[in-house]
Amino acid sequence: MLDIKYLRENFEGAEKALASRGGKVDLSGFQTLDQRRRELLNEAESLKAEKNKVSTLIGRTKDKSQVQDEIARMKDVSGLIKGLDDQLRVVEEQLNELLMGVPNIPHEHCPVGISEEDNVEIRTWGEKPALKFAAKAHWDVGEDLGILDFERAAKLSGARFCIYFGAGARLERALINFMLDLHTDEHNYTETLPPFLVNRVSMTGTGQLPKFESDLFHTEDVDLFLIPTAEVPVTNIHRDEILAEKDLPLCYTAYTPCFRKEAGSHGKDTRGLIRQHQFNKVELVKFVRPEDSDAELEALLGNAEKVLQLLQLPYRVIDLCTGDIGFSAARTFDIEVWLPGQECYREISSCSNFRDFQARRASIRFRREGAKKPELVHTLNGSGLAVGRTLLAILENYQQEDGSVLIPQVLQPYMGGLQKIEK
RNA sequence: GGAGGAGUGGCCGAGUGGCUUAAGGCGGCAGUCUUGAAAACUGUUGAACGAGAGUUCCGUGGGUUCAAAUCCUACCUCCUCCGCCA
Repeated sequence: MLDIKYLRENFEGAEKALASRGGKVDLSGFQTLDQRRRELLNEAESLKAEKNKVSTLIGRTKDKSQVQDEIARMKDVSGLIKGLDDQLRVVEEQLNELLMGVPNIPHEHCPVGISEEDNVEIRTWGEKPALKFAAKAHWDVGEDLGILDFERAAKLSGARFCIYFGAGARLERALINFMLDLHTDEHNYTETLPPFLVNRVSMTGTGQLPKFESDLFHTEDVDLFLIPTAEVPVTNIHRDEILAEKDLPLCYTAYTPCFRKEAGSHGKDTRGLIRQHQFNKVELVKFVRPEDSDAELEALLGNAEKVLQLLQLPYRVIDLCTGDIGFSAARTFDIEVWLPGQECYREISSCSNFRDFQARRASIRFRREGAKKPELVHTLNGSGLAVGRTLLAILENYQQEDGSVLIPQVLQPYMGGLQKIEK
């Protein structure tokens, strides 16, 4: 959510900045609603002040017959207050609805553009493997080895699911452990294991609701949602809290499965592990002081890149343009891994700075040393990494002509010493 | 699922309709005393909106009343016991 004071004072500037996202953001009505709200609030509050004053007087008067006129008058005043409060509630609801649907203002360094065509490649890392044979896509590699089974998964759950077998299942587990160990031991993140089902308030706090409900799986008899990313439960850990400055930055990592309906992506990435309704991810989440968030985003991005470097998987880093960043983000870097089977780069991590956008929705604040007033923190998160996509990148990059797949060296201890997956 | 009990400031806890502006304690902060510290004593110590006056917040939403932390009501959460269960 944007700062209502900022909107009030920089209305044109905000409109212009939001227009750089491309889509239409409708702010009309804000000024009228905001003005109306303040009028109603003023009127109601001065009546309440009078009511409190007179009521105290009535309370102090022993002989109530002396204050019958006041009691009668306060009855009317109470009625007026009730009417004003009702109107105020309606106006505030409309204003809130409007504000909850407005995306974040892009960071001033975010490249301006309207689509992914305008994203900026910042760097590439690693050598694309020089295969002396026609690279297979991971779904062929995996099915031929008997470690991935999409057909039977469809029998259980429909399209966009997968069953892992044997060394495939273990490789997924190895990757999760490897990533968690790296981020906790080397990068100083605290491991958390949060709930995979969360309530409506949590989903609203990070920005998935109210706008994107159709992307989420929802439970039928209680009002809970399956998390689409660990960002939601982990960021909400500190919802409605005031943190101490000395505790910042707070850095958490979490493994969770993620559940997405993928509505609107019919026909896209229908084969393989790229786009599943359920996938595993190790997430990185930070709560930081506002002045640190730019540097913390770079650091978080570096932590995610480290995973690919240790796995020796070639990748590039993309600076997303204003038209391509997500609803809640002010700045986003994507990491895209090279997939020889498909001869393209595919997103494997998305690292974002949300500034105070989520913190305001979720009321996550901190108090500076010696300061009286609390301030909003900045929140950041990024995948470190998407596990299924990492597994498929290994299958494609480490495939051999005979159909086997080598295990990256850093993963071998997690695979019981296994060096190669073969039939 | 059944039966009870409970939700008050950072924490504990008093408060059953009106000088409650939420007592008291703990913790935190500052000061006095001290070579320094501890102890003791004194003071101070929640959040939101508002330029300010002020208003709101005692789990949440409704309601009763001139007046609600206090009464009514629905819901949420936690605890205890029973049942079921990995």
